[in-house]
Amino acid sequence: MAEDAVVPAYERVKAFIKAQVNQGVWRPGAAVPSESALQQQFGISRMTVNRALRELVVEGLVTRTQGSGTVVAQLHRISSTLALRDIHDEVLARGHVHSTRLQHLAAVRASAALAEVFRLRRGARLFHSVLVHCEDGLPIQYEDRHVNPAAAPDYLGVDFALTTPTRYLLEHAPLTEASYSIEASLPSVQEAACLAIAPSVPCLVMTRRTVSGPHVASLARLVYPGLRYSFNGKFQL
Amino acid sequence: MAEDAVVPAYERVKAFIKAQVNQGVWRPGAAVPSESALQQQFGISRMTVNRALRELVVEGLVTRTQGSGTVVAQLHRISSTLALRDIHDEVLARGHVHSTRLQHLAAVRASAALAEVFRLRRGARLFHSVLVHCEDGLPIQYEDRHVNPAAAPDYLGVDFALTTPTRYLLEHAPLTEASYSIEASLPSVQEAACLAIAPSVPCLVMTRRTVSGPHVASLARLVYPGLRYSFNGKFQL
DNA sequence: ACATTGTAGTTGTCTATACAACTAGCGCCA
DNA sequence: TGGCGCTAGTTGTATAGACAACTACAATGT
Repeated sequence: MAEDAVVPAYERVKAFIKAQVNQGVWRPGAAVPSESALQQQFGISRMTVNRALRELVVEGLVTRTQGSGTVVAQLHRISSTLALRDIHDEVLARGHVHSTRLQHLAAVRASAALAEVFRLRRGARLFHSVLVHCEDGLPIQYEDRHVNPAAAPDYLGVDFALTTPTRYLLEHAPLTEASYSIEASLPSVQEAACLAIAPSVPCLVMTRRTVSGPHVASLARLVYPGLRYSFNGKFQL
Repeated sequence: MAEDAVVPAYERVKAFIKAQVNQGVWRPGAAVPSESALQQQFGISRMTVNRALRELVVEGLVTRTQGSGTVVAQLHRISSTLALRDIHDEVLARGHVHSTRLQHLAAVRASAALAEVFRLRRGARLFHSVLVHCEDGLPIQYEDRHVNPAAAPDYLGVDFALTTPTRYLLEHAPLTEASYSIEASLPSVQEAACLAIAPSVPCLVMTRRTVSGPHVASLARLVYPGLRYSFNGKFQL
C-alpha cells in the first residue's frame, strides 16, 4: 500500500539543510557547507547539490554569493503570498454559492485622476462597472471598476451573470503586472447601502491596478465588510 | 561603459516564453513547446531548457505534467508577497524615525482561548507585552502580544527601547511557520487612546501566529490606524 | 464493443565534466 | 605601511548522455 516514495537526492539535501536551520543548529548568517562538501557528504554530483541550493535561494532560506559561499538568510525576509483570486472561485472553494448584482455598466469620460492612472488623455473613453458580490446571498464585496477599452473593447457587452469582471479581464487581457493597496476605511453611503451594512462599519478596501501588455487594463476599488471578510495567509519552511 | 551583460541561455529561453505569453501569442492553457523542441530551437542542451522551464513553474507562469507536457498557467494563480518585516526596519527604510512606548510587560496565565492557540494547558504561564510603535512620533501600530516562555524564556528581561519583539523573537526563536489574518475593525477604547485616534476610526488589524520548532512561539494582535497605514504589494511577470 | 498491450513522446532526475566569474586572503614588493 | 598580483576556493552556467516515470494514443486481440 504505502508507496515507496523514493525521495529525490536534491530533496534530501534540501530537507537536511532545512532541518539544520529549523533546529537552530545553523543560525541566520551562518555558513552553509559548500557544494563540493555537500557533494561528498551525500555522495551525489555537484549539479544535484547545486539544484537543491538554488531552490533554497528561491524559497528565501539561504543567500548565495559567487566566489564567497552560501549563508543562512536573515529570516525576517521570508514572505508569504497573497493570491489574486477570482472571488467567484474563492466563494466556491469555501463550498458556498456566489451570486452577483450588477449595479451599473456604462462608458464614461476619464477624469484627470483616472486619465493619469490609465496613462490616457483627460476625457478619454473608459468603461465603468459597479457590482456587488454575494456569498450565500450575503453581500461580501462591492466592486467599482474602470476598464480601458483598448484592453477589453467588448466589456460593455459582457453578461456578468455568467462571469466576473476579474475572470473576463484575465481571459481577454492577459495579466502582465498588477499592484494593490489594502487599507481600512469607512464605506461611502452608497457602498454601505449595497453591502447592507451601517456606514459606521469599518471595511477593508483593496485598490488594484492591472496592466496587460502596453495598456493599463483596469483600476478596481474592492470594498469588503470588515466583519464578514479577512485576508489570510501562511508561510512555512 | 555598457557591460556586455551576456544573458545566460536559460534566461533567454525564459524571456522568449514570457514574451509569447505577454503578447498574447500563447494564451492560458496553450501548450508550450517541448523541451526537445526548445533545445533545437535555441541550439542548447536539454538540461538548460529544463532549468528555464522549472523556474517558470516556480514563477507561476506555466504548469508541467510529466508524460504530458507544459502549458501556460491560468494567470489568476499569480500571487504577490506580503513580507514579514520588523516595523523598526520598515520605518527606517522610509527614512523616518522609529520609537516605541512600552505599555505593559508581565507574566500571565493562559485563558482557555490562549491555551488552545499555544497548544498548552489552561492556566499555563505566558508572557504578555503591549507596545505602541511610532513613526516620527506619530503612533502607527499598537502591538498586543503573548509569548510562549518555552520559546523565549528571557522575554521579560528584554529592553524594548533597544529592539522590538518581532526582532527579538526572530533572533531567539528561529521562525519555522507563521500564519496571519488581516481584517478591518474598530479599535478598543484603550487601543484608540494609545494610537491617539477616535474610537470610530477604522483600523487594519493583523493577527499573527508564529511557530518556532516544536513551540507556538507567539500570538500578536497588531492594530494599524487605517488612515495612516496601508499594505502594498505588486507583482510582475 | 471492450479491454489489453505496445509505443512514441514528454517530463523528472542524476551524473561527470568543463570552463567562467567572482571572492577572500595570502604573500610579495616597493 | 600600502598596494599589487597570485591563488585556492566557491558559485554560475552549460553540456551530452542516461535512465526512470508517466501520459496519451494507437494497435491489437477477444
